[in-house]
Amino acid sequence: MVTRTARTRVKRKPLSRRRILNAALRYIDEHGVEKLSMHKLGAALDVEAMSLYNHVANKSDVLDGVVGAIWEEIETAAAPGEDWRENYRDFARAIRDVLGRHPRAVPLIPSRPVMTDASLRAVKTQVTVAVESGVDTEEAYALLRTVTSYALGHAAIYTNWELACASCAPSVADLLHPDTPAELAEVADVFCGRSDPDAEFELGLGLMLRRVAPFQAR
Amino acid sequence: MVTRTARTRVKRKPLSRRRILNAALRYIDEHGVEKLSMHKLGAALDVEAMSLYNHVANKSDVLDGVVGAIWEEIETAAAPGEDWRENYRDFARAIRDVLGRHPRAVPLIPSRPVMTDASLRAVKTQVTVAVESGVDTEEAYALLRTVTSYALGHAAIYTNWELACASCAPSVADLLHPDTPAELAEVADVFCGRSDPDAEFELGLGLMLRRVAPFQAR
DNA sequence: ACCTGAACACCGTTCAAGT
DNA sequence: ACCTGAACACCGTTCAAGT
Repeated sequence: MVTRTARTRVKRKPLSRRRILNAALRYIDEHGVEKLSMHKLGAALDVEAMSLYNHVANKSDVLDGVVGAIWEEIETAAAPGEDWRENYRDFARAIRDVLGRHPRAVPLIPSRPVMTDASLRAVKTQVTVAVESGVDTEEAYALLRTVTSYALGHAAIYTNWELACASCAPSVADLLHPDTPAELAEVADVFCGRSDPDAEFELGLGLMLRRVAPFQAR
Repeated sequence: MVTRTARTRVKRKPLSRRRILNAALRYIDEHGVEKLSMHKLGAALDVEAMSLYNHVANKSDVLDGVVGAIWEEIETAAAPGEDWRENYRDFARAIRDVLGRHPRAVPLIPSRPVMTDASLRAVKTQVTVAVESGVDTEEAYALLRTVTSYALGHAAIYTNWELACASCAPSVADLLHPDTPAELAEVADVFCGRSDPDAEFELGLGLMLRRVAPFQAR
């Protein structure tokens, strides 16, 4: 046991909201949201649970902060260029990539309505370029919402499967209830077993962004 | 205080897995997933928490069961016809409608990989009709996954906003951090404030299902 | 100014005991 | 066969006390 007084300054960086949020995201990545507790988060930071309350309001605040951090990652991952359609595609890809890096944090997103500066900045950037390229403002927003929905939904479904497969299952069939009828087990196998997630994601994007002015298209 | 012995048989239906799951879904609809506890679920059924363990394995089992119940609702809401594209559309609409009826249960879906009989049957039904209409099997699956992703993502985003708006906010600005820059607050207002969710959902569907054979299309 | 011990009401879950 | 009391380890959160 090393006595702590001598090394106090070196041993432990002071707590901060940022550090807490980072630790929380890392903990969620490793163990899942449902396992996160203030006690364990404190332990991960080498601190008692109660100390956290000097830097965050409560657990809900921590969770909101984690979602905010994820949006910051998405914002930096999606650097916009000139072609607005390519931008929209990249934005969707950024969402998918970042959520793919934090699969266990995905369920957090539909559960807390956080609109942080980072997410709003990202939206603004995307829309601005589109509008400057001649797209109607309302359309630019509508299409961006549509693309975002798709990216989120895709990430939600696929990360989920991958998590499940990675964790326990040599084959998809093992994820089913044991008394699932054979012909339904087969459906499960095709539906979520063999598919190329990347190609399929691009399929949806291609379908959505094929035309410039979808509202007028028909 | 009515004495209970005399009425025991009438007063209380026996517990069952089904009854527990229904109560759980109702509780989640009213109070949100994070508020659900075995103790409170028991109380809602006029029973001690421990009694539940005679019918369900644990809390995780309850949550899985709730997701299963939601898929059953979706299955019955999506009755397929002859036109496979219209079917796909209706399937997406069914997902959106049912999730719209259970907004607080939405976060549950990306957090548990449940493939129940109901969800697999629904998939099978959809794909079968499409394949019979001449769509390639792989394409039928891929497109169904794409449409499902979109429907789920759309539901996740919009129900979330509506919940937030309904609960506290006369205007979108009240959902933001007080020190959000004005020009970002404006973005938030347009992005999630004024939009017609129904029309927009149909926009995405239209874009996705415009052609019969998207893989070959380009 | 920031961290902690003690404390509280509330969790999930088990098991032996009741009917 | 099904329900319950008592019990356990573990939650989130507060507050007064320490440095």
